Amino acid sequence: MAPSTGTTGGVTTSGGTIGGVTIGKAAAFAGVTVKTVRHYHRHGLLAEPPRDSSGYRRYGSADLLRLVQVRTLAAAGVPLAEVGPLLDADAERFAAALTDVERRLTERIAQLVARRDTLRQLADGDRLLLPDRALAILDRLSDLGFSDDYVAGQREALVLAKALAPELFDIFLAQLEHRLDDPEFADLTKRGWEARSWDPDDPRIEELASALADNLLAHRELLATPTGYRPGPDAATRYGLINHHLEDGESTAWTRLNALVEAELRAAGVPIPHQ
Amino acid sequence: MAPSTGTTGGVTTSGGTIGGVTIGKAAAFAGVTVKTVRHYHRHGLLAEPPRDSSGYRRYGSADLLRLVQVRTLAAAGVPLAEVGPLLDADAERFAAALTDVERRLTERIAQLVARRDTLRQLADGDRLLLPDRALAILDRLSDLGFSDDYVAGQREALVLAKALAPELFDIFLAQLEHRLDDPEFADLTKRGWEARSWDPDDPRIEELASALADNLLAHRELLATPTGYRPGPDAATRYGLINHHLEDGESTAWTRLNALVEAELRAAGVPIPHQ
DNA sequence: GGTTGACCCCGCCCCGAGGTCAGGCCGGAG
DNA sequence: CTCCGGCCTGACCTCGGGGCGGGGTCAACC
Repeated sequence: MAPSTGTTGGVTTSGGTIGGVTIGKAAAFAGVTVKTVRHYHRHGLLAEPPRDSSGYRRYGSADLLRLVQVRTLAAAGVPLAEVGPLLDADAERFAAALTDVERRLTERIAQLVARRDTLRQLADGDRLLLPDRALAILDRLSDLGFSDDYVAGQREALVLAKALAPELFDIFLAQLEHRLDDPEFADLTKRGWEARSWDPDDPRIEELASALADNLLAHRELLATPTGYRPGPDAATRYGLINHHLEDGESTAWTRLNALVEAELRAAGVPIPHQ
Repeated sequence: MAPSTGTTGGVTTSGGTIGGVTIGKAAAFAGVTVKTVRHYHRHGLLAEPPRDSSGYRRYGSADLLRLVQVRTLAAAGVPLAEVGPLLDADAERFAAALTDVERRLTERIAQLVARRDTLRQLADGDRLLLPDRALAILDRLSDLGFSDDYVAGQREALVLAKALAPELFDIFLAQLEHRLDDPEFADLTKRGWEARSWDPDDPRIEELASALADNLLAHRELLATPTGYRPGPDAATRYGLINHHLEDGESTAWTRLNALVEAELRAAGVPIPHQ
């Protein structure tokens, strides 16, 4: 540094007169906070400027220029880790890196838009958790006189089913839709739900189980899994979780009823996994 | 818990037989990682399920249901801190909160799109740092035979000017555009740039400074600040940073030339801030 | 010559939504 | 017996800074 300078100030020299602005002004000029400037220093994006006799940083025009460049790239969404190399690179790599950043940004935007669309569907109620078709079934259950408790339970079971066996979910819905067209099925199911409060040894349970199994078997085609369906290794676990949902020790009679129906179906050759 | 259950499994009971799936399966069913499930536990979004004799968590259907619900909301971009209250709230607050989340998401998307647009303009060169109009001026400088060094320096000065005095930037550009129409100005400026390598005491410097000042004063209307312009408190500092950029001890002759021109303009009544 | 308020120094901890690492226990298979 | 994979916990890392606290400095005002 030539000793003859130092009278003009405003540049990066650290001559006798102070020279340069403090961090606060530099930050204000660049439109960032003081913290941010120090952050850039720590991460090597900005060289540490000279200090004055009090230890204050003094920024010259070259420092400010660099700060403005860093801020501009950062504001454009370039990760800080890439800003340094980018500014030091030649025009070619600069352009290539920018294209890359832009691509990632586009991906992120698409992701957020997808999120928002998802979210929008959720605006009134369970639309996110269940598709319209399932919601229609739940409405139909209410119309058919099923209790709110039962409908709530079915709602939960459907959510679980959708999550645990999405590939079978549509078939599952189709089964439900057809069953509900049968008044006898609806009737038996209602009695089954009432059975929750029965004594576990109530003889009506076996009777009801038989009637339910017979009804189910009468439309045996609905019980078939699609040809070519290859159950995964966890099929039994999944089935157990879905089908025995709500058996949480709430009613032994209900558990027993389920077990009896399962046994009868199994005896008739319906492939129900043992969990 | 009634002792008679325990054979069905798949539910949240912690009876003698195991009951429930391990965290790995639960996570896989819900489509998240094991870490994520534990994360949810730590933040109270998910109650800790019972543990088996080895201390492993055992998830029942109710736990899975909750996990699926949490995951669904989280995937929709709901902050985790809001997921818990949301799932426990009634339908009305649920809907209101969702609308809010969606609004924030929309804001964020708009912000990112703006970023991307900014970024795109930057694709070839300095488009981000300088507007087209400024770039045209720089191109014109090259065409007029200014050296690459000079153009690069002017580019930096323009970036600084845009950042430090955006409200005057357009006027600054207009000045430059007009000055460049004057061949004498271009010529004098080129000589000024060459003066960097002169001896600081070279008598030609004073001569050149006078010629430059005369040329500038000949179009004095270009030197005026717009009526009503109220310089901020840092005006002098800003001016110093911009105008003395590149004086970094690089050339005393250049510094002296600048100082002389400034002095002559000031003597002629042009309001140049003392920095 | 105090005192006040603004500014600067540094360093530590905090956010969100988990990821990664390290060290160790548990269960089943070879 | 050892190996592998899954599970446990806790601690530290990410990214771009924000907030806070203790202490030094500067300029102005009383």
